[in-house]
Amino acid sequence: MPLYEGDMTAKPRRATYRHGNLKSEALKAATRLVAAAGHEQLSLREVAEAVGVAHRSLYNHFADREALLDAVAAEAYTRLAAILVKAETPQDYTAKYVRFALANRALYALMTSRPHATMKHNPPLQAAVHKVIAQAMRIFCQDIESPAERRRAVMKVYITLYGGISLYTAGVLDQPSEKALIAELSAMNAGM
Amino acid sequence: MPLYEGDMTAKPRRATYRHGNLKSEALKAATRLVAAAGHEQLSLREVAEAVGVAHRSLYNHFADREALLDAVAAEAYTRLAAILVKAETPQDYTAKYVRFALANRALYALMTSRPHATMKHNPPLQAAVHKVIAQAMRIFCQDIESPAERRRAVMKVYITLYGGISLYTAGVLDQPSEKALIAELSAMNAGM
DNA sequence: CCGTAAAAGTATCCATCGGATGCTTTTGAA
DNA sequence: TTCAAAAGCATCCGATGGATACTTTTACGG
Repeated sequence: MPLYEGDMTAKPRRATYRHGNLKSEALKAATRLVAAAGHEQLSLREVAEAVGVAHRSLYNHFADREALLDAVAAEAYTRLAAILVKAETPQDYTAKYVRFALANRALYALMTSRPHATMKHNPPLQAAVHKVIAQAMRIFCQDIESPAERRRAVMKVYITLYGGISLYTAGVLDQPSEKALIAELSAMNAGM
Repeated sequence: MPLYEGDMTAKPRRATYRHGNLKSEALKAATRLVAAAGHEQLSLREVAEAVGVAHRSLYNHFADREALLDAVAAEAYTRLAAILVKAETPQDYTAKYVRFALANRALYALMTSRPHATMKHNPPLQAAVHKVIAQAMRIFCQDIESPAERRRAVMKVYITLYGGISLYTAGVLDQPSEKALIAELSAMNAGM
């Protein structure tokens, strides 16, 4: 009672007691650290230190390191989906998708690194991914009826998007501009 | 002199004394372990144990863990190139490339995970990669003169190959057969 | 020949990591 | 008001990559 009385009303409702909101703050810190150094390098201990907590405390909110990374990825997918909702044309979708991936390379690498098998057991992550796919369906498959055919078309889009972004960020492509990459991938996706 | 006199003639020339050929045997063991559990899981200690040596001895032949993985990747690229030399048509190249990648998924993941920046400082690896690219040039760019245009065409091929294989092995594609994947990627590469 | 420097291998130590156990403190609700 | 569960903490563990310092073996130039 004596603690945390000050401006509690500022936040809708504090979910935790001592730290304020360890879960969401740890997520923010993890996202920042992943963006800075890549998800392979992320350690639970540096996340804990960043939010001023014992490293073992994170296990109260995340089952293990993978679960934390899954949560970071899910949040990122949700943000990407929010961007793609505003896309109008295939070119627009491609541009927004590529720009997000290149502006958040380490995060995009994390997102695409989540094993597909784990998604089936992680509803929040699966839902976030689905939101992104749904937007691709809306944009690229307007005149396709067969669900199987729609899915096939979307997958062809992702093959070029993922392949192109991967080769670009790997430095394999001879340094075209971001704009040139978008144009190239748009053209490849225009055929189908 | 008293040691290793038996059938030394069997091998061209023994490079090392005590273990026989630690470097090449460590490479073989590492390749096997990567294929079994993925390169992220590989530890120097299990490689050392597999060849019956102190883990620190590996540092006499490889600068660090990354150097060992680079060597494994280089050897795999060389094997892939040897297969691709026999390809005759774009469809044939695509089929051979995809079959190798799917038959050696963990190894292929390792090969494509080597940072492009490190290749510039690793001549053997770079040379092995170049052999693979050279075969793609031969097959896909027969009637293209401009070097820049040739490279661009090859990169478009790799965008679909890498993207398609990645999504396939990730389980994102709805379980098409290997044959169906080859057909799909061949069709996507046929346009250009 | 031979003796010495370098190559190859070993033992041991270290910091860091993910994770497990067990404990204390705070909370919220019966 | 009590009490069980949630949240946090201190501590321990095994495994890992890597560093230092040592011994053994080889090969080569006098």
